[in-house]
Amino acid sequence: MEIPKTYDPRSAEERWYSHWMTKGYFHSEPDDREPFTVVIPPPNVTGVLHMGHMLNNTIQDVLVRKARMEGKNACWVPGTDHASIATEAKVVQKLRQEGIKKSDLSRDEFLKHAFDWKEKYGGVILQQLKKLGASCDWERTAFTMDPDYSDSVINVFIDLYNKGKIYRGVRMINWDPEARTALSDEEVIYKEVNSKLFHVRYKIAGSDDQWLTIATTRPETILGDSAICVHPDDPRYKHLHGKFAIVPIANRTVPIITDEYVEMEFGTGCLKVTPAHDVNDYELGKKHDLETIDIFHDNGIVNENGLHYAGKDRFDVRKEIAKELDDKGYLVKVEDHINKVGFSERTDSVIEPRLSLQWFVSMKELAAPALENVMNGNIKFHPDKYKNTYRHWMENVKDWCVSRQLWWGHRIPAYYYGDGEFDFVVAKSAEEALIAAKKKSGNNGLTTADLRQDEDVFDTWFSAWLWPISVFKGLTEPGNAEIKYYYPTNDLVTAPEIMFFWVARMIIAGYEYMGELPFKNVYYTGIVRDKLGRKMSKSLGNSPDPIDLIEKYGADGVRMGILISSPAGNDLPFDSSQCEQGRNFTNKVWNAFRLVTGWEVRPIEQPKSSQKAIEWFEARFNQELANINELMDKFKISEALMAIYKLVWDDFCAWYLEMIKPGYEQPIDQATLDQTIVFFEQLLSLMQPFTPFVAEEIWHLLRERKDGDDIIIAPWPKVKTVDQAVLKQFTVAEEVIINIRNVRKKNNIANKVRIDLFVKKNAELDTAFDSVIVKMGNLSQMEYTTEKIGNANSFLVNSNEFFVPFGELVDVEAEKSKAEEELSYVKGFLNSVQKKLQNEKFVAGAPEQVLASERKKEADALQKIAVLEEKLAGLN
RNA sequence: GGGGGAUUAGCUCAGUUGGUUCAGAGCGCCUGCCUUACAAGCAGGAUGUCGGCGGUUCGAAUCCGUCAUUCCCCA
Repeated sequence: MEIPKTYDPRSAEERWYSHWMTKGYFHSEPDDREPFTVVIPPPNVTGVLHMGHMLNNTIQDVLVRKARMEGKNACWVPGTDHASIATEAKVVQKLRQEGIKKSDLSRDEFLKHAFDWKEKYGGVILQQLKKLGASCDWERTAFTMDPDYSDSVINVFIDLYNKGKIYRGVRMINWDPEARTALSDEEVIYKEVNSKLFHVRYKIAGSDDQWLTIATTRPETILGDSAICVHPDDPRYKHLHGKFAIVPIANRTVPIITDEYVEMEFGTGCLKVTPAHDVNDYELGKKHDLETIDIFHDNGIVNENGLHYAGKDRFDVRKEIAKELDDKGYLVKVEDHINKVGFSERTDSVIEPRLSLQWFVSMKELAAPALENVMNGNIKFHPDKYKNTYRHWMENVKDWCVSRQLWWGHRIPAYYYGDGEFDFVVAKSAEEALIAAKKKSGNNGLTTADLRQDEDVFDTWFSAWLWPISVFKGLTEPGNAEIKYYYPTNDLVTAPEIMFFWVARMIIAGYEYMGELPFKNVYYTGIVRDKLGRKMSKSLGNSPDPIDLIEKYGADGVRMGILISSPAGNDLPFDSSQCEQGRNFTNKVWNAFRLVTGWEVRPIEQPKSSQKAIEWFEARFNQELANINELMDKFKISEALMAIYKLVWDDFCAWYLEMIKPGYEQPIDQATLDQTIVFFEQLLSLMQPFTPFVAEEIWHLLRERKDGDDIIIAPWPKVKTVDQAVLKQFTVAEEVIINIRNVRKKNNIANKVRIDLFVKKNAELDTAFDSVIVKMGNLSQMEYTTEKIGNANSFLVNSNEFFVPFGELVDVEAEKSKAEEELSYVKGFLNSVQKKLQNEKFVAGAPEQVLASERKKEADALQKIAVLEEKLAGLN
């Protein structure tokens, strides 16, 4: 049977994924094994796979697959998030294309469209994850709007309300005038934009011609001014303290107040205060008890407070009012100015700070255990530098505005029965609400028809924060077998961008509702960037389609490509050449398999060199295995992968297989082949979490397997004692072999030409690997001598001289300069060592161990110098 | 404006508690090879003021200060 020269991932990937599914390897049920639980960061239900998901989910899959091999009961729960704003925006857009306006639909009609959309496009992303090889327990696929999940969300809100953690309040919020919804701070993107700074003068009340000049980027908000503020220490304005100014156009008289908040250097040092339309002004307004004048409707159109501008758009008004100010002599000057403006993450329209009645969760107390348990290490962050960022945020945590003016999501279970500020109740259903409302109002005549449920839904994160609990029904069926078994989960893999949106809040919910941490480790991935360092995004169009990449390089290749250079928390500058490297690796392994499987076994004696090779690889494998385990424990996943890559490619393929490889058309002995296959299997085991498909494929081709003998559930190798002596011996042999290759190269001696090697032993030299040297160097003989060999290329390993005689072709000058170069290096080295040893302070201060090592270095160097000098003398 | 990182080879990154001439890996690059597993390969090779300056120390990529550059978060 002819085995193809290159590995073809396609058929193997489909075949093995469906095999794993059929066997139920991904499915988990509680049993007596140790659980290993990971919950997926649920992607948006209508999303498609992008490179960020690839990175994130590959890492999770590696962790889960390794845990499975370690004999743990691995459970990776997949699912999707309803993503209220993003999904609603998509549905609105789609309806608009069909000529349907959201405002023409009832809530129920709109939700029907939304669910249709979800049915059609929802879960595409989960199908794509299967192509990547994600070993999720698909039977557990969850959705944040599943009936049971929704119950948890509503229950939690009611519970928090009953605990007094929920309040309804007027707050300055980020208003998206296009989507007509409040946004959380995190949904606002600040961008630098070129704008104008308008200098406008206000007349001092009671004066004839006394003015003060303010600078503003938003002259239209003049109509909402309720004060002028200056710095109390600003000498320019001391005479105005306690006076009043007249707002241009509006002709209102407002106080001139002082506050240290004002930056004297900025603009004119005079600040107009518009509490209704600026966060900082709002704070000032509260502090100084100022009037709040709202001049906008919720869509950004000026309202009746805007006098003759009522009914006009905010940006038009800005231009028109600037003109009116100018015409009336109020506009002093206009400067170009760069300032930061908030934009809506979803609609990209300019955010309008706005006072609005919203629902809030009071966070301070809830956050306390979440802060403590990260800082004390109960929950570990990888890399742990994120603890600082986390602490800073949690110590200054702000109350959480959880209401959104949308329909797609969990509707807020608040019912109003009157027009008063507190004429509402919070309840699970209209029926329960009615009972509560009767009680609260004292009006027993109320009927359900008198109740109006709040129109708003919850912030998406108000459901996502329950994810690790609610996927196991921990809130609706408290104490059930699954939540007891799987919670707390083990590792969470996510992006640092959502540390506050999500991670922090899951931790809060964990302590509040389970009394325990939701996960033990948080691994923060970096941001996937393109070659130019730009974040990969759909809008930039710089993100490759992951599915195309998988088609091109194979899932294993892509998995490797994405992991090979992505240390935790560092950005991943992605380049498809990395996938090429991954694909090349799978092909390398494939060819190693081709080699091993092509040998014919005969009852021949095992060569000494093969014996030594096996001894060495055994030691080498275990040495690296210990290293890999350590790296994995520290979540240094890309380093672990690199170690495996080198172990397979360099140690196994380039060294081991070459050492045991029989000559052309020569047979191999049984013992060597058997051991080689065992080594191969162990390597495949290490590869399995990273490149599961090629590992499974070769696993089954290497030998006949019984049903169920699959590498996905094979045990992770155990570390055995490492024979350090063998490793040390091999290092010497390796150096000799590399030197021989150099001699061949310099003299153009073909590899197939056999050569002689003479060794003059000047120092300790282990001969254990001589048979390997003979084989790898393709030597006709290796002979020990006490004499120098003339007319030969020579090199030095640990002060021992090696000679490769080769006719008359030896370049004496080259040999000389090589020896001189080496001599001068060793002398320099000796010098530095002796300088240290002569330094009394060093001898007094350095620990004994360091001293001993310095003395040994000195002795070695002295011996080497003697050999080199003798050699040079011989050449002259 | 406030807070937190980062700066080591052309690129992406390692570098434990200061101690081998310690400056490393992968990729890329250069040279030579289609050597019967693999050219998606083999063999060999080069590359650095460890961002600058100052300090502590017998000794600093590592500790301290400062400046510069840069990224992130918050306002």
